[in-house]
Amino acid sequence: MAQKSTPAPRRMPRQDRSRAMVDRILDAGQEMLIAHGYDGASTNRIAAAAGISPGSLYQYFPNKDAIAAAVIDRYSDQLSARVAARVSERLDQPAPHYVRESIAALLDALDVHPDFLRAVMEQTPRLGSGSKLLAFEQRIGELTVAYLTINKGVVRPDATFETAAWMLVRMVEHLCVRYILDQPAIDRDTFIDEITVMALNYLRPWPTPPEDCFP
Amino acid sequence: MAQKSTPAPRRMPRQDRSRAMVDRILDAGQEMLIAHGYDGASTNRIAAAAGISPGSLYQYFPNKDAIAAAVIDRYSDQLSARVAARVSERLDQPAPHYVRESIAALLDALDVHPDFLRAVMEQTPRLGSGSKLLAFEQRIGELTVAYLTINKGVVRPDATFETAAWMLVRMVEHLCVRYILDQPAIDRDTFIDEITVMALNYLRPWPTPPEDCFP
Amino acid sequence: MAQKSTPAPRRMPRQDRSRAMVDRILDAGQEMLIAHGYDGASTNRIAAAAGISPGSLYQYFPNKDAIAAAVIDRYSDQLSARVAARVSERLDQPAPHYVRESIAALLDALDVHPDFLRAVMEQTPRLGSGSKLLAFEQRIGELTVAYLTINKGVVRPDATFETAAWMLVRMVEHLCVRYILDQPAIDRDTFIDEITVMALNYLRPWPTPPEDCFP
Amino acid sequence: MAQKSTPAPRRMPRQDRSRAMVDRILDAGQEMLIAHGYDGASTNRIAAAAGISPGSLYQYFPNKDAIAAAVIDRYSDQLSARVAARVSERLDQPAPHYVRESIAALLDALDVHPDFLRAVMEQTPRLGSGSKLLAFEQRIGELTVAYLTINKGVVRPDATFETAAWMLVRMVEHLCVRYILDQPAIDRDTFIDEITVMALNYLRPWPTPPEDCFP
DNA sequence: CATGAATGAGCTTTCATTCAT
DNA sequence: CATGAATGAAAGCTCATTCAT
Repeated sequence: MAQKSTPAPRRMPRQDRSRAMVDRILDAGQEMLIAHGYDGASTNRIAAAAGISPGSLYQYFPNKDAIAAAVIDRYSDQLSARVAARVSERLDQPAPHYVRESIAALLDALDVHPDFLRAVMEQTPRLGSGSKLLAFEQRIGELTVAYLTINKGVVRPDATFETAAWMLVRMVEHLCVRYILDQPAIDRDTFIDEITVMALNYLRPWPTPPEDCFP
Repeated sequence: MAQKSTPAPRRMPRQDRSRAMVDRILDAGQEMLIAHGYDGASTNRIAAAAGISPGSLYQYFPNKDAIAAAVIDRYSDQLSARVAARVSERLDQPAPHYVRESIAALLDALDVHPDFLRAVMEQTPRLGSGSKLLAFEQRIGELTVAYLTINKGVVRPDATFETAAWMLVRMVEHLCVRYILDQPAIDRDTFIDEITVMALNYLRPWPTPPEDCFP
Repeated sequence: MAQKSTPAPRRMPRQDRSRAMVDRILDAGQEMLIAHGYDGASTNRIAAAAGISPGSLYQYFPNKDAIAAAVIDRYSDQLSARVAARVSERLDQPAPHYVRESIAALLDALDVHPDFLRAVMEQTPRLGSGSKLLAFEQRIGELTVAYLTINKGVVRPDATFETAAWMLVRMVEHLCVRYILDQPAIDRDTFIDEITVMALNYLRPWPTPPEDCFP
Repeated sequence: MAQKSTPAPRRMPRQDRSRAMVDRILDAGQEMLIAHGYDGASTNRIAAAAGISPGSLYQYFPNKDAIAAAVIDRYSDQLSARVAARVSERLDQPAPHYVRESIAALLDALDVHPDFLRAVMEQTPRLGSGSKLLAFEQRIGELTVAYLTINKGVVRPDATFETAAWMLVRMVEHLCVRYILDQPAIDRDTFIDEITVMALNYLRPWPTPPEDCFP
């Protein structure tokens, strides 16, 4: 009856436009980080790569570091999502397969943008400690604790779950990262096998000492 | 005896003077890296901290990156030496003790300058890839291969030594670094125990099937 | 009576709305000038403080300087009004009392917004020379000329009224401003007494030589 | 006997070179302040006007404000010196002549760079309060107190010297400044006469009220 | 060899102003 | 009229590097 009080919906309402702009900036930031490293990724270059003026950057981010942090945060979210997507599909698989799959998922996720991974790991100073990368580690750690708690039957009884999770998460993460960045002469499947073994054996309850066996 | 034209024999011949100068610069560089991070460690600051003029830096190093690289190289050498010193004392110990000791040695060595470790790991871009840190990893890797070869009896037969060494070295190194930088709520001895377990179990041969034991 | 198409008579016709808007902007401008000085009083800040968009400022003022000028003009008008109000009440008082009161009125008027007075005097460049502050001086000057003309009997005969007025006005104004801004260790009443003396004595005729008195 | 330990004096030893450079910068800063006002006197412009690179400015001054402050300080010193030079020549003159001469000296000193005086007074925000301009006022104030103390015989007995000096100094200074900046239609000599009268009459001990004379 | 003043490109960031919506 | 995103020139300042002394 009365006219619509809200104007006709535009193709791009404010919030979407803003989100698109932020994304363009983050894309540009990521590009520049890859191409020039953190120091070389000047705000002017980022603005140019995003096709906007230098001043416009500052309508979306308070300073350069915030851009870099947001780029890394977005990357963390992508990592997180990619890993979660694949892992959640195999929740029903037996434990060792599940572990192997998780590691494979992480490795593949990291391998989507190896050049950016390198830029982040080797060129970018650790900015505000509240990055989502740490949250990612944290979250994986908690999942690991949960996993260990559920499977406590196959874990050696003297292990502290928190400690074990802390070690496992960082071990797996770092080896996967280094595998991609350093490209050692190790076959991909072999590598995944080995890292799976390292993870599983770490907490494996070993049978009573062999010397009992051969007295 | 002393020649007449030269007033007195210099305590420091050219090469030694030069070496001493380089060391002062490296000390200054290390200080500035710790105090201000890579970006904040300007050549002017380094020169001032070394008590020389900015121009003189370039008599000893071609550019800023070379200074940082040299600082890190020297640190790698110190690490290397500290670890080697302690490890070589226990060459005769039984394998598990030896491994544990090596890990403890590394952890202690990294803990000598935790602030510099943080500066290098979190603030300093990876410079020329020829750093001695990689050489350190390389060397430890070779030692590990040797160790595995010697102890091949207690290693699961399907393992490739090179692969295993690559994984072990990076795992141990990274976990030790993160332990120092992140200070997780894990007791130091416990941590060393756990990392030792992870290393040893990784290659531990799954005992011949239990049914062999109880025929 | 009321037309049908317009839902209800607006309380505020166009011109009044506009005037109200201008006042809000001037309030905001004054605030920002006080809080941040001229350079720190950015148009964005003023717009925000006025609760409008940056673009809307330019509906009412052609540029930033015009805002500052208008703020100062309004202040001049307020000063003017405050002084005039008090002075006009005492037009019947004897001359010295009248002068004293005028000075006191000015001092009080300046002391209503000492922080803004400081911002204007110490932080704000002199903008377009047509400011009302000069008009204020001009007007007071004319009043002074009139006053002198009326009281020419007690003024030394060699004085040019225009010159005397020019000097008196600037002297009184500046000393009052400095008194407020610098807060010297002078009692307020004493200060007013002194400035009154300075003004009155300036034009006081040197009495006919004493020897005329005692013949 | 022994060789001179200090090397042969160069045409321009370090300190002199430095002083010359500082002077060039101050000249350039003064020019730019005059030509473009404080806001328009950018560091780049100053550097260009001084014929040096922008970076070189910062070897002599920590920031833009320091340059402006130094320019004003130097000007204050020049003012101070010019006034002092002329005043000290007439120390033996009778009081009223001495006062008149001092005022004339100040007026002439201010009139040497009227454009810069305008730039300072109308365009430049008050920077660090410790400027030499205030010291100049302070110093003149103290001299005035001394003068009044010496001549206390011809000063009305109820005057506080500190208060009187505060008022006199600011009155004289401001009127002279305004005279130069506003160029009122007042003859220079007349102006000096008037200001002298204002100063002298302010403290003049007036004879017993005239009404005693004509009962 | 040592010096340190000088360089100058380039950095991050601001802000008065405009204009499509 | 109001909006506020976008602009882009320009600001203040830094710093790795050079070179005349």
